[in-house]
Amino acid sequence: MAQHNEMLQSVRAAGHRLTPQRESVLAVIAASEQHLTAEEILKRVRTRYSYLGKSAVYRSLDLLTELGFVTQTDLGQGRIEYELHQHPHHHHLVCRNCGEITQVDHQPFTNLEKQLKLKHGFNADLDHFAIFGQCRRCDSRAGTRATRKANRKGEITQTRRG
Amino acid sequence: MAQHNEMLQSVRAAGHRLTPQRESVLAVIAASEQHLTAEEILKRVRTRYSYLGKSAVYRSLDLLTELGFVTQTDLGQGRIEYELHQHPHHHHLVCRNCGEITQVDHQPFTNLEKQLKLKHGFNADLDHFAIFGQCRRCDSRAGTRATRKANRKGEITQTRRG
DNA sequence: TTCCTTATTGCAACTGGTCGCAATAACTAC
DNA sequence: GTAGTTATTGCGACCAGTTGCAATAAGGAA
Repeated sequence: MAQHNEMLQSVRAAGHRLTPQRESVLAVIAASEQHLTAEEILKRVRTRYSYLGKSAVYRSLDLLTELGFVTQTDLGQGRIEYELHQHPHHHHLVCRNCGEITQVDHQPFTNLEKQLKLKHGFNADLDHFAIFGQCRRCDSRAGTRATRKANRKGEITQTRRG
Repeated sequence: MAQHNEMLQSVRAAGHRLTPQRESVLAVIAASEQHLTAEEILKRVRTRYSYLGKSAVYRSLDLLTELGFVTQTDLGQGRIEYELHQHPHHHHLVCRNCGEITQVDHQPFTNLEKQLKLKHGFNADLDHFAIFGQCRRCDSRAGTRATRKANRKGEITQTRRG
C-alpha cells in the first residue's frame, strides 16, 4: 500500500517517531472503508499488535489528524468516528429523528466559507461537518418529537484537525 | 421576571413537572448574561437550592434545551456552555491558534440552509454554531502551528436542541 | 386532605476521552 | 554496535457527562 507508506514517511518527516503503535493504528484505519470508533480501532489494533494502551490510540489518532491523514467526526452518538481523510471534503446531514445520515459534498459550503473569509478574515476549517436537523421523510410526517436521545447530542460537531 | 415565569408555565404545559430543581436551574441561567458551564450552574444553583445532584442539572438542562429555552454550545474546551436561547441566531468563530472567539450573525448561513433544504429536503438546525479555523491575526502571521490543544477538540460543535 | 400514579430525583457506577508521570524504546551520534 | 537523549508509551487517576435504579415527591382524582 504505497499511500500508506507515504504517510508513515510523513510522520517521520514531521519530526515524529515511527512506533509500531502508530503504524498499526494507521494500518487499521487505512484498511477500513468506513468510519471507525476509537474503541473499534483499539480492538482491531490489538489483533495485530498484541498490546497497546488506549491513550496511545488516542494520541496516535490526534497526531494523524494533525498531520491531515485522518478525520475525526462526532456524529452525536457520544463517541467520535475516525476515518482516512478523503478529498474532496464531504459532510454529513444527521437526522435527529430517525438517525439517518446523508453525505453531502462541499459545494453548498463554499459560499459560507468565502463570506466568513471576506467579512471576518476568518479562515474556517469547513471539512467533514455533521449538521443536525430533520430529514425530508421525518419532516413531512412531522409532529412526532425526536425520540432518539443520541440525536440530541453533539448537535453539530465537525471534524477535528490539528 | 415575566419571561422566566412564562417558561416555567411552558414546562408544565408540555406535560412536565415543575420541580424546584428545574426552576432553580432555569433561574440561574436566566439571571446570567453569558455562557455558563454545567459545573458553574451546579455551583450557583446550590447557593439557592441547598442540594441537588449533578444528574438533575444535566437532565434539566436537556429538558430546557429541548423546549427551546436554552442553547448548548461546545466551544471546544472539553465542556459545554449553556445560555438562554437568544433570537436571532448567532454563531461563534473559534480560532484554533489563539482561542479567540468571534460572534457572527446568521446571515452567511442562510444560503447554506436554503441549499440543504432545496437539494436534500433537509431541515438543518443551523443555530449557535461553533466553527473552528484561524482568525485574521493568526492567519497573517501564519507558520506557527496551533498549540492550544483545546482548540483541536470538538472542532465544529454546535448547539444541541431537542 | 388523602391517596395514587408515575415523572423526577439522588446516587453510584459507568462511558469515552484526557492527563501526569515514570519506564521504555526510537532515533542520533559516535 | 553502543550509549545517550528524549519522544512516546502504559498505567492509573481523573474529567465531563450519562445511565439504571430504588426512593421521593408533583400533580391529578376522589
